Amino acid sequence: MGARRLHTVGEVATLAGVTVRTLHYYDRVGLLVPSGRSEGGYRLYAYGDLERLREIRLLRELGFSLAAIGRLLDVAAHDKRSALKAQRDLLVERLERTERIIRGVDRALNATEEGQEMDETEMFEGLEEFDHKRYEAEVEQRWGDSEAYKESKRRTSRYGKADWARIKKEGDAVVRRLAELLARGVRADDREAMDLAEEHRRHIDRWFYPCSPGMHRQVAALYTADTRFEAYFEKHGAGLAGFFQAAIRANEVRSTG
Amino acid sequence: MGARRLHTVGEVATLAGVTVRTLHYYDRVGLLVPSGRSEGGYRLYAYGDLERLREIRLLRELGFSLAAIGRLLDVAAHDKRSALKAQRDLLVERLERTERIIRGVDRALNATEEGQEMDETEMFEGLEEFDHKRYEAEVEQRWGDSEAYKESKRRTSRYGKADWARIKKEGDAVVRRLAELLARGVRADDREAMDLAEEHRRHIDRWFYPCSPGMHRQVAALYTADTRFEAYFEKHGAGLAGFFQAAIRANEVRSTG
DNA sequence: CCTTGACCCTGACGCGACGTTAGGCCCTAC
DNA sequence: GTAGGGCCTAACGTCGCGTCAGGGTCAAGG
Repeated sequence: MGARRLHTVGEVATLAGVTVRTLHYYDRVGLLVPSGRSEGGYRLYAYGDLERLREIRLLRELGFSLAAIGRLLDVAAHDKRSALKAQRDLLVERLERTERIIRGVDRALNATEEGQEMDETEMFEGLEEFDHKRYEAEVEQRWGDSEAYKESKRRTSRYGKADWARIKKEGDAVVRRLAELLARGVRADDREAMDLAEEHRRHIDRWFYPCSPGMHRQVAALYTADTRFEAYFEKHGAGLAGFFQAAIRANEVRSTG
Repeated sequence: MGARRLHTVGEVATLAGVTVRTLHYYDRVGLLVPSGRSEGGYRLYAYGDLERLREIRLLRELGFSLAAIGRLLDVAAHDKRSALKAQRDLLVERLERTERIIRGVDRALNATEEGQEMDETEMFEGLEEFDHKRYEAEVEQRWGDSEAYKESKRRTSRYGKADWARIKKEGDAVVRRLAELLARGVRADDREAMDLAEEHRRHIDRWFYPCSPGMHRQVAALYTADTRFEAYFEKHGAGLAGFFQAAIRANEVRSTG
């Protein structure tokens, strides 16, 4: 595979319908780094790079930020097929969304026809409830592991307010104790740190979805790549996000041998 | 109409699903100026403002720039119904576009299923050919006067390369002579300037679509509001765009009495 | 072998459409 | 009358590029 010709930026740009500058930018931010360089420093794109670019453009068209796209493609890197399927699902969602908006416009047309005014709350239907941040987060979860996502939904839907408070307290406690370890200079592959990682894994496993040590690592990768989560961790101590991830990895090695 | 309650920014924001900051911004750039202010300086939005906001959000969702939206809504201000219809058309176009992309993803899925690689040129189908600038311009024309647009399409489709060269030369000559007038300090309502404007109008009328002096003014307004056209004019002389517009207006007054 | 012209490189600044403080006024409710 | 929630303007930050500026690369032709 990939035995085809390599392409220069300009060629890729015209192929994909983007500008050269865009490809430069994707390179700089690490979203699409060409798999080779010529002797003179020219970027050289292989077939796989083109595939990745197509997915990037598709997700951009759907409104995702470049950061989100990077995370999505990383998580789904091992399985092209399910990535494509997920993209298909998103496109179908957009199809339905567009249809809803059209129906809204039709209602508006009817209203003006009859000389009436539309209800103000009804006016923005279809347009209104699109919280992009929430949507990105949800998609990332689903993308990461759709089974885990569904299971999580099933369980959490049954929790009450008191449950949530308890769960949150439990989770926060782990983070706090982890911060203490970091402050004391304990290493991430120390038993204390690994124990805490294990405790966190069980926390997820118990309250949200079945979570093996391997799955735990994947989830952690997703979290620490997310700036929102990173901010949360960093507030409890500088470098805590990375420390946490390392502890989880060490715990995985320990438990799987 | 509009006898309902007036709304503050926050209310409008939650109704429409945008942030307060967005409304502030739309106000500052003149895209959506609330129709009233309270004694204390609070923005107050009436029902008509909400309608306009809905159209803005819809066109934004379709990818138009705020500048383009402003022009579109101004041009279509007199006729709500045809504006809504045009929006509907755009939404249907997007529906079709999304369907095309889905078919592309399906082809990619088939290819991976059979372990084949897709053709590189085929890979970006549906995604590729979306020149946003061209699209905006075209939509603006269509929006401004769909009859003129269709007529223009009909005629220009029959022109050959030689025709185009001649037409362009003719158009450029007018601009050049106009620049000379401006350099000589001639006023825009001077006969020389008005004659040139009239010549330009006939140029359009002959080669593109029937163009009355009133239509000519509208078109000129559209052009000079467009930064690309403005850049073109300014290259031939500072202030030429405005001078041109003024000359056209003067010519209209002269010919309609 | 040298030149020419198309293409590529790395900065660096600019811009549209907001997000995000910062500091202060308004206004309703208790 | 004061507390707190909402509003104001001003100003800087961010993302995803567009657009030069200054200079190296590369294939073709003389």
